[in-house]
Amino acid sequence: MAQHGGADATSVAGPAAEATAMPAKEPRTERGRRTRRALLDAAAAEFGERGFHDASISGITARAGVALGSFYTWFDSKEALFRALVADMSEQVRERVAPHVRAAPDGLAAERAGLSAFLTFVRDHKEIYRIIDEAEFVDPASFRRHYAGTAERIVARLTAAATRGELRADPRPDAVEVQAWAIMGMNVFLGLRYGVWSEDADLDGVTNVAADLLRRGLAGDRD
Amino acid sequence: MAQHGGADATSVAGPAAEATAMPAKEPRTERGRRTRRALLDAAAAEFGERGFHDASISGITARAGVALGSFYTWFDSKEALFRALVADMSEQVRERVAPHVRAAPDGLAAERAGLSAFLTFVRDHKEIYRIIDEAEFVDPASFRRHYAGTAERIVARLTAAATRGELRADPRPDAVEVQAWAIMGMNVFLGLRYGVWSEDADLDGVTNVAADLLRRGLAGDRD
Amino acid sequence: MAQHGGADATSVAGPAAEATAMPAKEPRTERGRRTRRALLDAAAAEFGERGFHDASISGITARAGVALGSFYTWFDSKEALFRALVADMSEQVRERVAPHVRAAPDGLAAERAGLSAFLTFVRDHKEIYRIIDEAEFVDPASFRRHYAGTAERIVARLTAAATRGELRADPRPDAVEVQAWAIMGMNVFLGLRYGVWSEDADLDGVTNVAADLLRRGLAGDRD
Amino acid sequence: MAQHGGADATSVAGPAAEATAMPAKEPRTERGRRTRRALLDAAAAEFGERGFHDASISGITARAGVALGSFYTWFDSKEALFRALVADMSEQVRERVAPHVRAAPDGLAAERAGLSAFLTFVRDHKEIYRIIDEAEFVDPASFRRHYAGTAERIVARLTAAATRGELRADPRPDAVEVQAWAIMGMNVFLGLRYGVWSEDADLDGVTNVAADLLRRGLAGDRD
DNA sequence: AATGAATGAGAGTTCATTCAT
DNA sequence: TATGAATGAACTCTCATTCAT
Repeated sequence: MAQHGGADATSVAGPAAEATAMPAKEPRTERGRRTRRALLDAAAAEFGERGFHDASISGITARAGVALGSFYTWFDSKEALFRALVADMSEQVRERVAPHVRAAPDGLAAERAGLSAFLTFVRDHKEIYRIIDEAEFVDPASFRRHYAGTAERIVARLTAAATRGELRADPRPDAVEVQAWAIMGMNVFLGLRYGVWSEDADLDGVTNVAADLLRRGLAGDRD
Repeated sequence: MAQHGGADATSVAGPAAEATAMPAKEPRTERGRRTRRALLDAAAAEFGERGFHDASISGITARAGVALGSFYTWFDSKEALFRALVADMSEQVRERVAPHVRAAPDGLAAERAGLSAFLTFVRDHKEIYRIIDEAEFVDPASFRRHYAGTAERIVARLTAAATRGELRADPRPDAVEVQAWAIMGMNVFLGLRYGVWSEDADLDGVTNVAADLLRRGLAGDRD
Repeated sequence: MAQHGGADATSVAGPAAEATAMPAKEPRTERGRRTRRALLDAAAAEFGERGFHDASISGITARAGVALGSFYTWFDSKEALFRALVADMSEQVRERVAPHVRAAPDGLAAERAGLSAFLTFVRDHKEIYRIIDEAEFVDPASFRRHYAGTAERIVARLTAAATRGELRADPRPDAVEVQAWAIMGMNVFLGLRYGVWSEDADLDGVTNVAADLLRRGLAGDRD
Repeated sequence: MAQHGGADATSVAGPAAEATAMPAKEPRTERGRRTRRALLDAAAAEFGERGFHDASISGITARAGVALGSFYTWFDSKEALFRALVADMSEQVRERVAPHVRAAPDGLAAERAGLSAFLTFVRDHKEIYRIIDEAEFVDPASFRRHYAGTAERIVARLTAAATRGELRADPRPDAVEVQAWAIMGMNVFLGLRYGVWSEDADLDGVTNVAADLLRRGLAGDRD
């Protein structure tokens, strides 16, 4: 059953986190809402294609079809926009991956499903990968928020699965957190290599090999 | 025994790759050699502290104790310097990790030793981690060169270990490459989390948990 | 009568040529139009006094009374401004000379009037002479455009005058073009010597001697 | 007979003029002489191809095959080199043209021969044209020296020819000087148009048309 | 005489942000 | 709210010239 997906409950606050970083500038009219959204979408394209530093506000407003000055009606600065965007994309990844994880029959299957969904998502949205990862150098807090949050969810899943007896329980302190970061790193790098770099990798094959690695390691059960 | 360290033979071309990117500007006198080295060291500090875009040429020359114009005696541009630096650091990481890997008694121990050496190195040289990773956004070719090269070496090690019967041989195409990228991602993220982010993590503990994960997976041998 | 002034009809495309070189940056407000014009005028003074290379953007914006950055709101580069300026001045010369030429009773009188108007104009606007001629080294295409256009107009005049029987028709191919370039060179050098170099030359006397040369050559009709 | 070529005697002082501008730095060894000559030749090529401002000392020394620092052993500055070069080329033009002028049977033939020789020379040495003309903007004194000197020689020729009764004598003051500048301008522009711009113009045809213009004007003797 | 490194003033250009309409 | 012009600090890069060897 899928009740262990409840782990995601620990990382709610999508809008809350955003609120922390972005005090006001909430659209009050429909027109405003449209302009703000257009800027966000244009920024995703511009940042994805050119990176944060080579992207320019004027490039973003041009893509969005609004005047340069209008940008500051909706965002305080280039950094603030970036921050909002990372929160937005972080949320998107989570939303796409969560249902597959939740639907998995057990702990191992959940990690497998998570990787699979992630690889597919990355391939379809390469710019998201780029933006979130560039946050490490542009706005470390955003970067940290995203990966710490993701790790937390994995920790919750592993803990629950161990409780259910599906995984061996490693008694060492922080063992589960280490495992979570290992899994996350594995996922991210496989996403980079097979989702972003190559256009036509066999994502199922990749998922199978990785899931096998997680299940029994490199040595185990040589059958 | 440690003869499987020969795997490192797959990563030749260090200087060749550098030659491709930097055609000339070789120092012809001892004084020139010193100046060039001073700039490289100053750049490592400046890029490490401030990141590529916030770093400035004048900051680098000031640290190096040379005039602004002297920079261009040795490097064609800020990007060219960055490229040279990444090659330099990539080489440094490899050189620090390789001996530990080579000295390991078997395949699993080699990966364990690799992670351990990497974590220690990252903690002592946080700026190197930062520089190599920022290359993804500043000079993707350098970034790729570094990680593709590293993955190749892991592939060679795993293949050799499987041949020696120390690891199960996964017959699926590209299975070893997928495993290599998984291991590399795991290492990098653990380096970020426990080497860069926290000042006082128990690196041995981290290494043990990760090595265990590699050996028998999350489920295996629940004893 | 003056109907042969229609020759000037051959030199349309003034704005067209400008459009080719300057795609956008058209002012959309009155304020913009004023700023752009101020920059053009300041540039004429600065380039005229110091020459293209010794002139500086900051010198130009200072003269124009606008901020340095505003320059780039209206021009893409120093070269682009120069190009626009040459087109502007080329047009000015043409506009000052054309009416006199048009008003002349016959072909020879037209060339005489052209030279006379040109000499006067050059004396009053030495900087224009300087700017157009420096184009040979700064933006050869502009230089060519100006002199090729001027030559074309002279060709048209000579051809029309010959048709009217006022001048002998030289049957050799390209004869009229050669004559046009000869006349133009004569005019330009007399402009340099007596319009730019000396402050108080007798321009009418110069015109008379030159007109005489054109009418009957160095030898002809020794009366 | 050709005795009127003696006019050139008025403008000797080739080395004298050079001496005025360039105080010392005379080579005292054979090696020095070779180096200085190599720099002068390299400069002709570099200035001719790129123009004064885009040319660089390092480009010149590279072409000459000497070290950057050696430049200042032989020339005080970039301007000083340019000055020396213009004097050099001015002299070369004169030397190539003079014999043809001297050999001409009469005054009109002399001007014809002068133009003819000039056109041929310009076609073969486009860079010389460029360098001398750029002097107007780089070192006006050199430019003036060259053209004033050339005009003086033409004046002398015309005066002598008039004295011999080959040309009509224009009694107006400065008439001969005006004619000389007109002829010079004509020559220079025909050189630009047919010697520099077009690769394959019929130089003899051009010379014929121009000579005819000088002999009888645009109107004269319509037979 | 020659070499190659060092110097630093100075230039053009970019662009996030502000402002008047 | 939206617009487009204005601002100016900051930056990278060039290159004539000087200097130590």
